[in-house]
Amino acid sequence: MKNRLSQRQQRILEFIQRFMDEHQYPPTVRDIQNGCEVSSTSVVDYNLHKLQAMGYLRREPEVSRGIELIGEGLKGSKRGIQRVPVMGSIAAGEPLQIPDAPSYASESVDTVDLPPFLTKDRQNLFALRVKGTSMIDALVADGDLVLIEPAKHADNGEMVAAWINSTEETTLKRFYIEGDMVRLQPENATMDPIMVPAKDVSVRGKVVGVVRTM
Amino acid sequence: MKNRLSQRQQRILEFIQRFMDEHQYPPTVRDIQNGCEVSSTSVVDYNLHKLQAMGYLRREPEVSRGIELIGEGLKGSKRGIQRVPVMGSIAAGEPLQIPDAPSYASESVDTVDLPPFLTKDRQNLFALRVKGTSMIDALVADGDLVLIEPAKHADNGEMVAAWINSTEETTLKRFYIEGDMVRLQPENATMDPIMVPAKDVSVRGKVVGVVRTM
DNA sequence: GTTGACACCGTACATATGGTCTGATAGTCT
DNA sequence: AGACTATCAGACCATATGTACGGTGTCAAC
Repeated sequence: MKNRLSQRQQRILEFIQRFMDEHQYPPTVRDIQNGCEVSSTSVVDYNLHKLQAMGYLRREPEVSRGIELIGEGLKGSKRGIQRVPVMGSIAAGEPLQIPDAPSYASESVDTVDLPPFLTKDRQNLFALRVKGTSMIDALVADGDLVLIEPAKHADNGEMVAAWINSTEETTLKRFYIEGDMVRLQPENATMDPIMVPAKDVSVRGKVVGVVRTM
Repeated sequence: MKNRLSQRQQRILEFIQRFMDEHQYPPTVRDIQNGCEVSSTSVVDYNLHKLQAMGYLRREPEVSRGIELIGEGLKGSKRGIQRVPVMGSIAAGEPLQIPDAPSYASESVDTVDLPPFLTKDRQNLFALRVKGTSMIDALVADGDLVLIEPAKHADNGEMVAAWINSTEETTLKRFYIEGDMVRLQPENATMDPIMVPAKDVSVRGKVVGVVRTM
């Protein structure tokens, strides 16, 4: 099988991508025919088969507009977006619920859509809005959105969202085990670390990304 | 007009969203009919008209699968993603090309997909990978991705990507006009500001977002 | 030259699919 | 009950759309 795209195939592929960005459904064979100045639907069909064989797209037979871009063909298209819930604010003293199932069909929760380069296949991610400046030296500002991967345990030095029993709050700190105590280290020169018994603190998740808008 | 969704309408809407996440094309009237256990296509059509009137979706008449989710109906679906090119690195001395038209159909350029809460309708955005620590005190770290909105001018204190003629490089700094000189202020205590004649510096764009992955 | 692969063209056809018409059902208000 | 409205059911039609089939021109191999 040839591996190179002919000029026409290239053009068809780009047209499909463009079309799907404009509308939100794929083009028909005839849409492609017009859009790419092809004289016949059969030519489109012919090339679509080629593209399918080369793994650029998938077609559902007998289904109108049954074109799905996959693999390379998906480059230039919008895919892999993951929706994560914004579970509230952190370091603001509010109790924090961790989602088990993605049950945010309930419209009550805010969500953000994140591209794959941020989520990297990680599952069950959630996000928190940072309140306060406790992590300012770790380059996390007030108002930033931190992306968190749920985790029960953390290694020393990792930035975690941790639940503290005694104060009943969740905070964003660096995590260090010291004997049977845990040191939660803010990254702010003006703040002191918090020392708590290991059994009174539970790690909720690790920070895997930061997003700031201005 | 009623504002509440009937149970059936709710179900249809959710079905469309689910369907579009699984495939990447919208369902037909008959798909919906089966998927929602409706006995007739006319009922689906009827409710789709309702949903359209209520602003949950848009339909292209006579077009198979011509359903586009909009507004509220788009909640729970994955839309509004904008693709921006990563134009290289900044503060690394490389010359930097600013894209005019979105001509990144050429596969050569890296791109990232960004959700609307980051792009906020701004057009022609591009992104740069930060090299170096010159903006560390502004909470921008080495390796961060900065989102930039093209601009010719900037106000004092804004964080900009600026082209400096004499050294032929683009850097990320805070921008201050001082007489007919421009001060490009790094946000790093160990670095000194750069003073350049106003005519030798041109603003390329303003920083509107920062993204970091770990 | 003949063959055959390849890309293309034009057309015809079956069916997938959106839209509409007529009537039925159930609830609501007077 | 009677009038009215919202919703649903089933049938039907027109067209939108995927796909098959026969044919053309080109180019390299034999």
